[in-house]
Amino acid sequence: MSSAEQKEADAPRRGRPRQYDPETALARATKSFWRQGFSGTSFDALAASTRMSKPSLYGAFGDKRDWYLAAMDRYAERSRVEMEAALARPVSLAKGLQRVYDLALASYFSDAKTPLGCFLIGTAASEAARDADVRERLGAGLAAFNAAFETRLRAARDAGELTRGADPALLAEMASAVLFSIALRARAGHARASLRAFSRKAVALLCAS
Amino acid sequence: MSSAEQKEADAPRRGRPRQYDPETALARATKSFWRQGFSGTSFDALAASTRMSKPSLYGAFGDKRDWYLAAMDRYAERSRVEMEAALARPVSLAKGLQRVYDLALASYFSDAKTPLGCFLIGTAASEAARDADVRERLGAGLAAFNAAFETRLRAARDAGELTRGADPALLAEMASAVLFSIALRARAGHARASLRAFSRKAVALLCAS
DNA sequence: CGCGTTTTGTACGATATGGGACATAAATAC
DNA sequence: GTATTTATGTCCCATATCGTACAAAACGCG
Repeated sequence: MSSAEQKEADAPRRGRPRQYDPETALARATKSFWRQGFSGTSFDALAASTRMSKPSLYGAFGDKRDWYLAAMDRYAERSRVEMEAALARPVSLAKGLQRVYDLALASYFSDAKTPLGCFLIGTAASEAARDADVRERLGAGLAAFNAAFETRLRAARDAGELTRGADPALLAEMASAVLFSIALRARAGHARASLRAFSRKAVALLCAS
Repeated sequence: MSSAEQKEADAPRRGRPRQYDPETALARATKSFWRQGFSGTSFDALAASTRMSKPSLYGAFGDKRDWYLAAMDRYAERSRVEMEAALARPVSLAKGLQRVYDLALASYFSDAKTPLGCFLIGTAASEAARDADVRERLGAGLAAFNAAFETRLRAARDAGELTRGADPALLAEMASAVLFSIALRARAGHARASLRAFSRKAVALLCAS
């Protein structure tokens, strides 16, 4: 590995050092987009939430759309990693699925004021129709969630956790559908307790195959 | 019924007659919102798509938000009616469910340019977080879809189309989840054929109980 | 036909928005 | 120290956006 590959180590760059941390700035921007959507979040609002000036915003990730795409990438990647960790064996299939749904619920209801649901589903869907890049990222994100389910379900079938005739691809799509439904209904104002109850019954149904 | 209750009959009102038809105007406005979302649709764009002047827009349904809420109501009501008709007996449960999903797919891919998915899921979700009226309407709309499924599933169990131990409430939530997943993934760019294939396998799974 | 009533078209105004120009500040390289 | 490089803060602009004021137009009524 060449010394140029050091990532986190602050290779002391020339010029005035930046006063913001890109990661926390992106996290704050994500929260703004999450609450108000892409079109509903002004560039000034972004500057306020990140506590950065507009020129700094441009220097960091680019214009408003660039920030949004970066927020999508960050959210999708973190969610995927979190999902795979929750599903990882030797935890049983049922327990793993329930952990995914519980983590999702914790995230969807993490805002004190209003349930926000899933960032991708709640905010990217409306932009997807007119922005091909958003559409691609949204499609890829949903597909990644599904792939995580399918990988685990395939392993479950091979390990005998499911019957030999179970269809991992179909079950994965059903598990994804349950996740998407919970994400959507959370943002639509449905009670957390009823969503949690649904997830429990759905897990039982999925694992009965 | 008093003579004041005549609805469609054009009781010749005083003053200059309006040049637009509220129903078609609302349909056109819905299409604009569907493509670009609420925040992404300007009031001028609404005037262009409806071919009405802004003062006429205000006179018809009110401001932009009022138009959007009216569009939501119209869409939810029409969808609910369409769903119930598709599920109505004596058509079998499996056939009824498949009809619902096929009608949904036809609607979601009705736009020539880009797949738009479900109007409620695709556009209302992003506004739901900051607008309580939108959130309530979205939640009620999703619940109405679920209720249509549940009513039919309950009848199916009582008629012996499902096993005696089947749980209509859970199956309805699963059927809803499948619908929502298709709506979302259509807008996310997933291929219509794969969504259709998913719906077929999901129907078989749901009816196997 | 005038009269009130309602709709329509044009034009306008206050504000918000996305984006950038510019000079200044803070670091490194020489 | 001086030059160079990079980030910051303030100010500004062109445009878009929402909403409205106003007068002209098109109808029923007496």
